[in-house]
Amino acid sequence: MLESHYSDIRSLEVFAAMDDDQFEALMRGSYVQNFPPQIELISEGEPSDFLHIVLSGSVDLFSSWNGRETSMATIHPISTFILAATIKDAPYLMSARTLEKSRVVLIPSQDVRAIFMRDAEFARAIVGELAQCYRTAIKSTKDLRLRTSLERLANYILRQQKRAGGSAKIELLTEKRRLASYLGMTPENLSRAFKGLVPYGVTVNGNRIHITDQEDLERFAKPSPLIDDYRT
Amino acid sequence: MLESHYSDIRSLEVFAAMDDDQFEALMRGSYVQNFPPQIELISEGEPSDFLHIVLSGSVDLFSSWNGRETSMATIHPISTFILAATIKDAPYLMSARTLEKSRVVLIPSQDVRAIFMRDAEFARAIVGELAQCYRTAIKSTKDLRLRTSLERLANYILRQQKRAGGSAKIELLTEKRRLASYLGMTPENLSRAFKGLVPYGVTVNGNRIHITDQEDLERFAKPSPLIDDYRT
DNA sequence: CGCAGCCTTGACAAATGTCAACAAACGTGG
DNA sequence: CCACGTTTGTTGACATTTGTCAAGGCTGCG
Repeated sequence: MLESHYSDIRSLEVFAAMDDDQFEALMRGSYVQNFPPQIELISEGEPSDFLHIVLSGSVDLFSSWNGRETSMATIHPISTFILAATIKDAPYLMSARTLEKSRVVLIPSQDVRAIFMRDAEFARAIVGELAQCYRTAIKSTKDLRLRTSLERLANYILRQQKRAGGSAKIELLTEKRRLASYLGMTPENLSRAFKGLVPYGVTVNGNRIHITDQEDLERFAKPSPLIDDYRT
Repeated sequence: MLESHYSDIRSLEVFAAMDDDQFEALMRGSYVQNFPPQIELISEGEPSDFLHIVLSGSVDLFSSWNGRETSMATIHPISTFILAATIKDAPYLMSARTLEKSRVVLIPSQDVRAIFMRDAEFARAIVGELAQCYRTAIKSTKDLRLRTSLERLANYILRQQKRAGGSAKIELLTEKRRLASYLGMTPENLSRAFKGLVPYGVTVNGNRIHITDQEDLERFAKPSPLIDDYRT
């Protein structure tokens, strides 16, 4: 692959501390590809042949069962996904598809596992990454189990606001139908949920959200660091 | 702590490959305690001072928010819990309480982190453990998002049956109210769900479950290795 | 025995999903 | 740039699922 991406990838936490030679070896065996939107990169159940890294664009992780489908997460640059499957040499538990035109690095899982066995710093970095993934998954489970869809939406809005710098006006960067799926509801239900938040100081116009009463919204949403914080 | 537990703990995947000296050091700094039932061992939000290992009995991991509470998992001997928090030196995301009289090892998190930094084999073993935890969490999320409570119960029964060796008659080893919480529903709803499974070949009496029509139940439950398998 | 806790049941309410219709936004080809 | 068709979002009516409340039965234990 092209040298030009090296530094971007290298600066990822997972690769930052590892040995130079090992990193070079990983990169030499990898591919970079450009994908148009809506391309299914991997399908759940398949063997995990490659560790993926999104360089640009974005990728949706989703799962299906019995004709139903749900969006599990959205991956933004620059980060890896399906690390756990790669390490365990186990089948993917989620499918992935590009949401927009995206540039993706594919590193053969075999290589990752080989270097994982050789390079202790890499192994330690992977621990950090997996622990983070695990904790994120637990938070997401708590969100689902402990909150109604209206509460999930309210907290989602607060999280996005925080991400965007705290302004009272924010933009939805995702399609509403996908947001609905991510929040575990139907598009129709999401439409009504937005209306249901009006009494708590939220108005929506297209993908522009206006928080007219921050305190009211927070009083209703009751955000918790143990569910909503990206860090911790 | 007493030598007698060493071998049990040592045989855990996380500790199996690590250096003898390191293992000794870990054990020297640790405590073993007996707890009566219903004791809260840790509370979510607290700093993670100890890595815990259940030697006997069982422990419930649960979470609360806004007056609601949900059971997230049950830990059986012999296994660790809250490893991710220990490694990240981050607050617990879940609380834990004994379900019965239980014997628990407490290893100071500092020690675990120190040895994690020193012993590469330990670090690699932790990767395996965390990847497993992560994948289990993903499966649980899929179960919640993609299935109705009736479907979750049906698949739970099939999983328990498999665990118990495949017999058509199995025992519920947990209180129904806790099972309900684990499955993400109310006790009342669980009662009705059991009745709702009668047409699919399941009858319940107390904590004895009888699968009268295996095929019918499986046709309804549609178990999937990507959600229901313990391994993979 | 009598209390306490769990489980069950029924009646009802709230949350969420489904279906159908329509409006709005978007993209494509002329 | 417009016309067209496709997709997405919204809305209403309704069905299903799930939760809530209250009552009563069952069980285990002092």
